[in-house]
Amino acid sequence: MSEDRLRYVKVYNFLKNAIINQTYKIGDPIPSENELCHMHSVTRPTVRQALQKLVSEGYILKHQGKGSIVMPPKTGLGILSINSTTQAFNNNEVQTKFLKRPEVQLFNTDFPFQLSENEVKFGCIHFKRIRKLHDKPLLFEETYLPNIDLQGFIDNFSEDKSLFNVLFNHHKIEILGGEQKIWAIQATKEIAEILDIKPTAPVLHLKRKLHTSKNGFFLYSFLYCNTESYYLQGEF
Amino acid sequence: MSEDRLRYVKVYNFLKNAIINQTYKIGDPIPSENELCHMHSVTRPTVRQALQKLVSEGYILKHQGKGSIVMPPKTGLGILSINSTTQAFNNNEVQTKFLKRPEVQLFNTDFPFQLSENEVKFGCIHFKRIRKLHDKPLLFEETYLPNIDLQGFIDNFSEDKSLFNVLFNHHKIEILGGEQKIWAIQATKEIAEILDIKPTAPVLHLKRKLHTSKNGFFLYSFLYCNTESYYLQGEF
DNA sequence: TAATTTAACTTGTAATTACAAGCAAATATA
DNA sequence: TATATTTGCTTGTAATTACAAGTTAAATTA
Repeated sequence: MSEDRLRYVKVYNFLKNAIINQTYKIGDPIPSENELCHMHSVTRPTVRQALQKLVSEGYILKHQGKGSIVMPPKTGLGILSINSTTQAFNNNEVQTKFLKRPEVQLFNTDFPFQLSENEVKFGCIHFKRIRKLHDKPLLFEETYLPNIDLQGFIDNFSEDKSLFNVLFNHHKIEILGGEQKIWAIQATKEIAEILDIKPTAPVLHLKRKLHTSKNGFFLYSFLYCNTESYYLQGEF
Repeated sequence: MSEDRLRYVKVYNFLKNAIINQTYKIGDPIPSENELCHMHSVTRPTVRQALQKLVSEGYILKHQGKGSIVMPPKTGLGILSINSTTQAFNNNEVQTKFLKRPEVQLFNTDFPFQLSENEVKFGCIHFKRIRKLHDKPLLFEETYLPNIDLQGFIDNFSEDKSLFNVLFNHHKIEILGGEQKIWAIQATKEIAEILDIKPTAPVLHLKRKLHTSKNGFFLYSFLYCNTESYYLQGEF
């Protein structure tokens, strides 16, 4: 990434890492703008550009006359916002298993989202995963990735890895937003079996199309969630 | 508002109004940064500050080397709209009726969101609405507005008016975001009656806390939605 | 004519300077 | 002592200048 030599990115990365590593803890003040100028040998506009990025991403909060403090990470940003489902539950006790390992195939003709010519032509990488909390099935997710420039994805992606992280680290694809349709449905026999609930039990169903930083590249996922003991939470 | 004399706010307001009034239509380019400088007799950093605010609010999109274009308004930001599974329909056919007219009362002690001292002290304006499409109940919504500085709200708000518009036009309160919890539940007897569905039918249930431009002012709503023929849609 | 180069735009980054405004603690005053 | 005031910090706004980098279209060249 050529952005590495941009000065405001350097300051931004320094602060973001310090926050993530808890060098600056939640509620702590970060160095003042002038201190940061001296630390990195840049001027205030450059420091302010870095700080502004951190504000827009929710890492810090600024107060005129006082300074800037570290903000708690937005937890629970999940299913309904733009974070991976692994982060959504914010819980190490959630286990993810493949019900169907990633496999290249064509999109179904009755795919519920409008597909581009390229998406139809190249087909998709399709897989099914189930997420369990304390060995209890919680969420069943079916994912379709258009098979465009994803060399090595199937080898890089595994049960213990976050889909979003693999896409970002290996393919430089970042999730920016998306659209979703939401239903409450009765569990079909198949879904009931997978989620270990009674058939006809209410199930939360979402069809999602996620937009990415790669032009024309979208990501589709269909979710079925047992909300008897848990609920989905999202911030927006 | 003392911000009126800030130069970047002037440029920002000029552009925002021009976009809302469709002087600059969706997809249109707005004047270049240098043109805006001359138009308002300010320098580029000032113009860029205004543009950046518009970008962060989703009004425009910038492209290095090309310029900035007007973006379609984000209907969602997580605020969900109702769509038909089978056909697209125009919102004109959706009718809203009060099941309980707005009334000042205290918050329940078991209110599912954490309330501030002021919210508990001043109580809330509470009302229940139902939305019907072709006389078929679709959505039941219970709303709680903290009764703080809302003089005249009950008189201004009626069935044919948008809650968000009344809050914005009469009280200068803008919805900025929020958080929501989502369940698929079985309809209770009461909900089934209201939505005219079988008891035990699956119902989409949301509890939402909306954040506003007014410091410390939140808006709470509980939704029950029949998703047999329709679904909720949202962008994020 | 077709491909290439150049020129003229656009936004992006960055240093410099200056003053305004919010905040808190030390200081001066009653 | 209790109340104002000052001082010195913080971030906010804004002009100025300079060059980098992406995009497009006109001009040049083969």
